[in-house]
Amino acid sequence: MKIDPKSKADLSAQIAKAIRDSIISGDMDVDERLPSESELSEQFDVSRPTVREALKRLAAQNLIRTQRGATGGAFVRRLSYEEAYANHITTSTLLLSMNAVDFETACEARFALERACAPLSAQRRTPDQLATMRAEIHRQTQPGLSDESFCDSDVAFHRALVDGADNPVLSYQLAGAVEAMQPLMNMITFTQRNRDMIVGLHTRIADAIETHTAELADTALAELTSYTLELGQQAMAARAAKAPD
Amino acid sequence: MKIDPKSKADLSAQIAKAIRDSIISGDMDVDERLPSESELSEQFDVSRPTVREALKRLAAQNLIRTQRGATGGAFVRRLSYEEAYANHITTSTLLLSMNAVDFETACEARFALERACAPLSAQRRTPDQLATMRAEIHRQTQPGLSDESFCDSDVAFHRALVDGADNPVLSYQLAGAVEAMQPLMNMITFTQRNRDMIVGLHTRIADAIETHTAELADTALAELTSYTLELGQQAMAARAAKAPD
DNA sequence: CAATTTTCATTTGTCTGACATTTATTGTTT
DNA sequence: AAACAATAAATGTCAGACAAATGAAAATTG
Repeated sequence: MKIDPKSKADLSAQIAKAIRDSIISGDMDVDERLPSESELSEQFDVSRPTVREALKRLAAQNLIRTQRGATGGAFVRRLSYEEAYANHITTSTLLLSMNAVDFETACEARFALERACAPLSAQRRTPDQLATMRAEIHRQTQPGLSDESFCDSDVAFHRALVDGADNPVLSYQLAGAVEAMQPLMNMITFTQRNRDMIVGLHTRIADAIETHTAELADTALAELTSYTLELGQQAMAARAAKAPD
Repeated sequence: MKIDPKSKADLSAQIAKAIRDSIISGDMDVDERLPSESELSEQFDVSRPTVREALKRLAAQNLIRTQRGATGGAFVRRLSYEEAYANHITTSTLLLSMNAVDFETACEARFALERACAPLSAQRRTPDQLATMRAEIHRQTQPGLSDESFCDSDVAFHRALVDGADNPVLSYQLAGAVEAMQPLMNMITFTQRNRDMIVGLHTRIADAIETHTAELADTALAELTSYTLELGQQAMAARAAKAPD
């Protein structure tokens, strides 16, 4: 592990990269202990604060954890599914908002991916997941439900659908598309008629998932896609009319 | 922006969280300048090294960039698609390898998602993307190609397919599944017969994409799914026989 | 001898203060 | 007016210190 003195990057960034590479390459095993901060500062020939900055960078990426005390130190961390999942959603959301992805694009991606899950979900869904879907549908019919809560419930419904596929890789990738769309969905105002329509489609999806008929789920999802797209375009149009740039 | 003195977490972690929240919430705009390190250390009532550790955490997450000099400082950074994309792949790969996702699960997810893209790609692919697919197919027929290069080309082919859908959100989410599978694919030894079979299926996919016939692309992808699964299971079996645990 | 307590060494967490480096601005000189 | 030099502000780096946590070894005690 050596660093390039010619590089103009920060020392802490270079050191972080060197250590990161040796973790990612599999050179270091999970729970293996890194040299202590003092040892690292000797090895890289920098001061301890610089080493610490490098380690904090790695900690921010969940690549290491640190522990105080005699047998403490920095340890290679097993990347937990839950953390990666949460991070993925944050990043996806940021990416959508900062780069101004339009509603159509996000919506299209979301439903395309969900339709990929539906057949698997129809095969494998547990009674539990089905019950969750039913419960969320019921929640969506509650009078006086705010638009935001309606959206929350919508996401919960679709997450149950996706999780029904019983494939963590799918759930992970889908989460980025489904959850990241929530801010965009929140710009829609749902009338009672809109909600009835959506609840109807959700019910058809749940029915199809219950009876293991992938085709019905797919057609209902297709209809939901175009309906959501429609609602989104209306919302965008209303927004544009109100605040023209 | 205040921090909780009761929390037992590191100060730098708390401070990073506080700043991160105000960036993610949209409280701060892109390219807006954060207070200087000295100002932050006063605001949070900690020392400058502690503030710096917090800032390095944020820098590691690509949330800020720093600039030296008189008008320098830390600025909120626009999360670039390319960076997020690269990070997403790294994380997905790590997640797969560290959490030992089995070949079947990863493979199923990958092809389910690709099949979701195929109809869109059949509609929208550019001549360029089609040419890329053809070129990669040609590369896959080259004699003497290493297994690793074959896998590389395979990924490039499928990336072109996915990009053909012309939906960055899809491309982003797909990348996590397609590229992260490469280490698993690399464990397969491809015989000439295997390669012929795969090239044949790739050709059928490219033909379908060229003639805008989504159905044919779907059936070819379905066949490729089961064939890949088969190859994977063989490879895993061979591996298990050689090095029994 | 066994169990408990104390001491101790190690390691991360934090602070203070300093100097180096970069860079836009301001002032000076030609 | 243009070129150059001084200045100030900000990040980058360093050195050294102390605090706090923590496991292990040593000492004490029943």
